[in-house]
Amino acid sequence: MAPDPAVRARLVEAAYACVARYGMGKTTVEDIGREAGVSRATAYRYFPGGREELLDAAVTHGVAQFFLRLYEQIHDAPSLEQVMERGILFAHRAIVEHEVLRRIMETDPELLLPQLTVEGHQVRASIAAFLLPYLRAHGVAPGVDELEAADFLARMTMSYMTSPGRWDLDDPAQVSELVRTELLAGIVVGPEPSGSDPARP
Amino acid sequence: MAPDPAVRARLVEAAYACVARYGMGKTTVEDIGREAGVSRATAYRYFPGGREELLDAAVTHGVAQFFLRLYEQIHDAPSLEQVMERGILFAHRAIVEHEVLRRIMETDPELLLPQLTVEGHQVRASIAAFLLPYLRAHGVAPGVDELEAADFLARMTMSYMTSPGRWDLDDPAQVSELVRTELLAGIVVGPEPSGSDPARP
Amino acid sequence: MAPDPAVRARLVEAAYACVARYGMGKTTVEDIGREAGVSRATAYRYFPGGREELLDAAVTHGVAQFFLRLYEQIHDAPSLEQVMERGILFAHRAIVEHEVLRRIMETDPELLLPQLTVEGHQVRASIAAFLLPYLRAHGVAPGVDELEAADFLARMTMSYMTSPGRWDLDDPAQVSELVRTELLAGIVVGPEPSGSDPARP
Amino acid sequence: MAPDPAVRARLVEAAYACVARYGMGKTTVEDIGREAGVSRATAYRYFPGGREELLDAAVTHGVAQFFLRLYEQIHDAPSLEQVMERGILFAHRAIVEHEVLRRIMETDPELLLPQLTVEGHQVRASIAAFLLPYLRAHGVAPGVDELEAADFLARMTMSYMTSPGRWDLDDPAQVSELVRTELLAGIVVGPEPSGSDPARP
DNA sequence: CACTAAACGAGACGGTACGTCCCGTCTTGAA
DNA sequence: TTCAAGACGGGACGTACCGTCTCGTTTAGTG
Repeated sequence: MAPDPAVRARLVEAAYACVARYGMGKTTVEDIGREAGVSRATAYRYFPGGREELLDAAVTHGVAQFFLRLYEQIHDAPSLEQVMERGILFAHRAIVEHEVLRRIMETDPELLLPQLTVEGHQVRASIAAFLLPYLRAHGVAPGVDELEAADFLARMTMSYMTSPGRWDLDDPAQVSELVRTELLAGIVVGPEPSGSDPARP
Repeated sequence: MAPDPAVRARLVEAAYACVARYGMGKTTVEDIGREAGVSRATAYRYFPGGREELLDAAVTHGVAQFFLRLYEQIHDAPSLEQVMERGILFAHRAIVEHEVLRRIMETDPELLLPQLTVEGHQVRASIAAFLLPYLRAHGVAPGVDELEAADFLARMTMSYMTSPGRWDLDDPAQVSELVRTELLAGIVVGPEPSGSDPARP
Repeated sequence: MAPDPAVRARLVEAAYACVARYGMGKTTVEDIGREAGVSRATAYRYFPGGREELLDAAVTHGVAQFFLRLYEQIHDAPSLEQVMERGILFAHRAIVEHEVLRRIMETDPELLLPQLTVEGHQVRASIAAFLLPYLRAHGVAPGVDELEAADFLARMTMSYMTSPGRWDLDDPAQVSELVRTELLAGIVVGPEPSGSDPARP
Repeated sequence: MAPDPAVRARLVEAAYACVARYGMGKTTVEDIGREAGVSRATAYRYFPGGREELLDAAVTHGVAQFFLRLYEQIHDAPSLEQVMERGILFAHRAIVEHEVLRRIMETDPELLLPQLTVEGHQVRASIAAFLLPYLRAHGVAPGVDELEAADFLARMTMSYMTSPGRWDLDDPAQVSELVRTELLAGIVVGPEPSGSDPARP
């Protein structure tokens, strides 16, 4: 009868679900317990930090899920452009569709954003690190530092993800143009190196 | 005898101060009332929405103050570079120094960031609009759209404000270099004054 | 503008009306003021003792009214029996009908009764004093002290007024019998002296 | 873990004590909780009706206590006279001495009296029922109905208890005389004293 | 296969903040 | 001036959660 990891997971997901329904500020430890099919006492046994720890875990879980699925979308992309296009498309779609993120955005963006800004350093660094190999494979314009370029791309991607400006990020054609004309222009060697990757939208 | 606007202001500032001291989640309506030299009942009279309305007002007030002071710093800058340098220097200094913003950043970034991200559209638009005349006066590189350039500068500025990366934003020299090499490069006609720097992506 | 006695009266009657509507515990000084067409401040000017004084005055007023009307009913009764019959009939009817008394009885008998018990001494004494001349005119049985007899009648009348026991006090015939068989029996000389009643105060 | 009856009892007694000290209107749920060594929240858990239910319970408790002790005083009295004398003596002493009743009488007789008047029907009936066997054993005067006589005695007893008139109810001799000359006279067969009284319950 | 030790549910409890309501005082503007 | 209008401090109300705690009751693993 050791503490059951499955219970912990159920609690985190329950917290996540409750936040989706009621919003952060109105979610009760009782609610979460009920949702997880577990008594309030047990919730405190698994999360001694109480409500706060529970909610933090829920948000972290949500963000992790998001990046996991993002990774699935882009990990096998054949080119830098593909990586960025797919990534932006997915991220935008996810934010727009995913009820939970929407709910958090509406009721208390407070809790979601920090994950993307305060801890944004790490996120940005990760994105940059992920892009770097693609950037190298693609080749950068002369006089452009690869590390700086990766950092730049990460910054711009994150910026457009949360505020698209005049672009319609639901339209793959527009995303493609955004990537080529605003993000990669001036960074990579040409509109396309030449070789490889013959077919692209 | 009519509801006194000064009392309302005192309450907002008191809320602001309490958030600075105790953090958002631990600030009580009682605390705020005491700080404002006003009874709890009166706090509810001025803010029927209660705690929530009070804290919202406090954060909004704080952000407004921030932008007001930012404006004072840069409104008389003679050049685009100056505008951006002063702006970044001030913003970074403000975030680092200003106890309130720090406290909010630490305890619940949740409430501050939305103002900069969710409502970031407006903020970014404002920054871009503010920069536009300077950009026009300065002259953009051939083939560069002024509006897009302004938007780009706004995005990058906001990005560096919250995560400086490898730059030390306390050092005016580094900020100056950041502005010239990473933000304005490729946007404006010259490195500034003199000619030079004819070709850049 | 001297304090207007009419305003005081309006306030008392308003308080009385409010108690009738809302019950003692739920009547607000605001309610009373509104009912009297007077501001709450004015209510405090006329009744410095505030709510409590106001409510006391209302109850006292109500009780006074009751006795006034009771007096009207019986002051010209030709005989002792008539006095008691009319009195009991009226009192019972008043208690049953009068919405105010009912309301007080239901919601907080608390405030009405003291007037009849704690201050019951005076009330009882008054009733006894009122009955005495009739008793004398009628003539008491030998060995019966007139004062004691009046006191006894007062006690019994008050007792039956609040709890009729097996008698139906709506029925004049039953009241008449009650008076003769239970109250006057053993006190007065005969079932009725015979002669009339030439002069009585 | 189940709601503890002892806690409920403590709360009732605490309420009783507070009413004794502060008076009905000034007794706070907080006061009662403190007195009972229990939090305000728990007071509401045991008395969902809140303050009102709590105070009602206190008064009822007080009245019940009173009648319990009264019963102890008279249950083994050997004769009707004894029953009435002891009862009146005790009741009068209790009202005069017992701080709680006094306090209630002074500050808000409102709450005590109803128990004796509005619910006075039951009380009177109980007293009458209690007296009946004694009356039968003693024997009533010819032409006197036992039930009516018991009712009469109950009424008069209650009347004298709250307003003694010219009698000093602290003096056993006077009480004895009151009982014999005013209450029992005309009801029972003999003045009592001499022999007789062969069978008594 | 029973026994024991844990994890669990149920929920009582103290505490704290909430938002509401009303009291009694005081100030102010208009008749 | 005298009043209405109403802001204000104060304080109690009843409600809702929180985090802690004790209870039985399962439910496993182990001797």
